[in-house]
Amino acid sequence: MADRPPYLVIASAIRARIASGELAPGDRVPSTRALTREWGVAMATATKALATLRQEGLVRPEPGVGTVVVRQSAHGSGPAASALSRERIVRAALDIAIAEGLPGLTMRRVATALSTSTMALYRHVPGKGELVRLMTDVACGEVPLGPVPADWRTGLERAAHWLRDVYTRHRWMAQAMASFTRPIASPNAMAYTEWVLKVLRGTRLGPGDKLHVHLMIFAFVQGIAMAADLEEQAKQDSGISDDEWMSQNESRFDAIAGPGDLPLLHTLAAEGDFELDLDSLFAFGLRRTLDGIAALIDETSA
Amino acid sequence: MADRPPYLVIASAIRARIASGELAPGDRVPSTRALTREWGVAMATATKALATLRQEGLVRPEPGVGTVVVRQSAHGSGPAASALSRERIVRAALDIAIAEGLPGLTMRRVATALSTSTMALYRHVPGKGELVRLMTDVACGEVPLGPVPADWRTGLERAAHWLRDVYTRHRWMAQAMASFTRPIASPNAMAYTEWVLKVLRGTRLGPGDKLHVHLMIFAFVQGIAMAADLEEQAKQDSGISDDEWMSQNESRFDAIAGPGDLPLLHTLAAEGDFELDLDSLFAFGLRRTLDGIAALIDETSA
DNA sequence: ACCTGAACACCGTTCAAGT
DNA sequence: ACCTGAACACCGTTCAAGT
Repeated sequence: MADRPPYLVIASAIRARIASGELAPGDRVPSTRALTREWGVAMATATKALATLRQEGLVRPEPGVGTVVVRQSAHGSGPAASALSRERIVRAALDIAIAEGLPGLTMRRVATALSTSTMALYRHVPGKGELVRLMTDVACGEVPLGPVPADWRTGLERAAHWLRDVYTRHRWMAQAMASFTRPIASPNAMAYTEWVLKVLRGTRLGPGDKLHVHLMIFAFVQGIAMAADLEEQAKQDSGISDDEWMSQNESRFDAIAGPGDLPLLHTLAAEGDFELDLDSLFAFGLRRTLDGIAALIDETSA
Repeated sequence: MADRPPYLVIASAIRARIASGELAPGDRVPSTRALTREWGVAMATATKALATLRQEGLVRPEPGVGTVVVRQSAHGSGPAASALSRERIVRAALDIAIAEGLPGLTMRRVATALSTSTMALYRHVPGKGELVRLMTDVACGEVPLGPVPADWRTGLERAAHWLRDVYTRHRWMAQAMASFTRPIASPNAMAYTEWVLKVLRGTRLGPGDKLHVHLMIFAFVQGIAMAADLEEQAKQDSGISDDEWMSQNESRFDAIAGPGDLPLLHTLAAEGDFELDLDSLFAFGLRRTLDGIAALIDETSA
C-alpha cells in the first residue's frame, strides 16, 4: 500500500471522498494545482490522478469550471434505462471518443456507459469498425452546410471551415479519417464532397481538378487535425501541456538543437514572439491554398 | 475441420507444401488468381490466405515477382544470431511496419523476428512508444536532403518531395506522425525543419510565417500519407483493391448517390476518365500550395 | 427475441526468477 | 549482466448458454 504510485494514492483519496458523499455530483474536485500543494507532488502526478478518475467515469472536466463529479445515473434511480439501440450506442461512443480520443473508445467502455454487457452491443452493431464508421457519419451530419454561395472562393472557405469545425468537435476523427475515396463510408461525408463540387460548378476546372481541389483542402485539414489530436492525446497521457513540455525539455532541446546544429530553429524557439497554434496555422494555410487555387482558376478561364 | 474458414484451409495447404520442402525458400507460392481457380474461391479469400502466411512470416511479397517463400534463417543454421542491440531492434521493427503497417507492429512480433523473447527487447528500448520514435528518426535520416538551393521555390519543392518520399517508403509513419511541435521526437525530423527554414532565409517572411509555410506543407503531405496508409491497410485487410472495391459497391454507391442525391459526384464517378491517384493529387496540391506561397512572398517583398 | 458469461486469441508491460 | 516465464490488466470478438 505504501509503495503504490503516488497518483493512485491521490486518486483513491478523492474516490473515497466521492463515495462518502463529501463530494457530491456537480461538485468540483481539487484542481491539479491544489493537489500539487496539498500532496507536494508534481503537476504531472496530480494530472495523472485526475485522469485516472476521469477514465473511471467518476469525474469530468467542465470547461471554464474545473473537474467536477459526474452524476452516477447508471446504478442510481436515474431516468429509466431505455432500450438499447444503434443510435444510443453511437451516441455513447461519440461521447467517449470526444472526451478521450479513439484509443479510449473500447467496446467494454461503451457497454459500461450504457450499463449493459459488452456483447449486447453486437446485436446492434457488427463490430467496432462499423461503429466508428457510423460515428463518422453522425459527426459529418451534425451541422448543415447551408446553401452554396455563388463565389467559389467564399464557398471553398466555408467548406474548409466546416470541415475544420467537424474535426475540432471530433478530434478522434483525425485517427479514423473519413474516407473520401470509398464513398460508402459516410453519406454525410459524401454530401460534403458534393457540396464542394457544387461550389466549383461555375469554374472551368476539369472534373479531375475539381476533385483535386476538394482533396487538397481535405488533406490539409486532416493533417492539422492529426497534429491537434496528437497534441491533446499527449497532454492527456502525460498531464503536461505543450508549453510546459517545451520549457521542461528546453535543455534537452538545446542539446540537440544548440546554436551550432540547428541555428534557425534555435533562434525561432528563442524568440518565440509569434503565435504558433493550429488555428492560426489553419487560417494561414487556407489563405495560401485558396490563393494557389485562384491562380489555377484564373489561368484556366483565361 | 470441415467447417474451418476456407482461407485457413488454403493457408494450411500451402503451409504443408512449404513444410514438406515442395516449396523451397525463394519459390513462388500460387498467386491469388491461381488460388481462385484452384479452389473456386473469391479473390478476397485467396488474398486473405496469403495474408495469413505473410503474417506468420512464411512468405513475403516480392514486387514484380509474386509471393515467395521466406528463408527460415531463425531456426536453421543461418548466420549466427548476432547480439541484440537497439539498432537491430529498430531495424526489425521498421521491416515489419513497412510490410504491414503500424497495426502489425507488436513487441512479440519484433521479438520473433529477432528470435528472442519479448522481454529481451525491453532491455534495449523502454517501450513501444519510444521504439516508434526511434523508427521515425531512422526513417527521416535515411536520405540526405542535400545542399539548400538558392531559389526558395525549388527548395520547398525539393523539401516536399523529400517528405513525401519518406512517407512513401514508410507509410506506417502516417499513423505515428513525426512530431514537429515537440522537437525531441526526432533530431532528423528537426533537421528537415531547419532545412526548410534555410530555404526561406532569403525571403522577407516573418519567423512565424516561415514556420507556417513549413507546417502547411507538412500537414498537406501528412494528410495524403494518411489516405495512402488507410488505402493500403484496407487493401491488406480485405484483400480487395480500391478499383475492385469500387466496382463491387457500385450498386450500393448508386443507392446513396443516385443521380438525384449527389448528381455531381455521380457524374464524376460515371465518367471516371481522369486520373485519381495520390501521386497526382500530391503534384497538384504542391503546385497550388507553392503558387499561394509565392503570392504571399511577392506581396511581402513588394 | 434478447441478453450474457466464459472463453479465445491477442495486446503492452511488470516482476521475480533463472543462467 | 543478460535473458526469460508467468502473470497482469487489458483488447475485439465467438459461441454456447441462459431468460
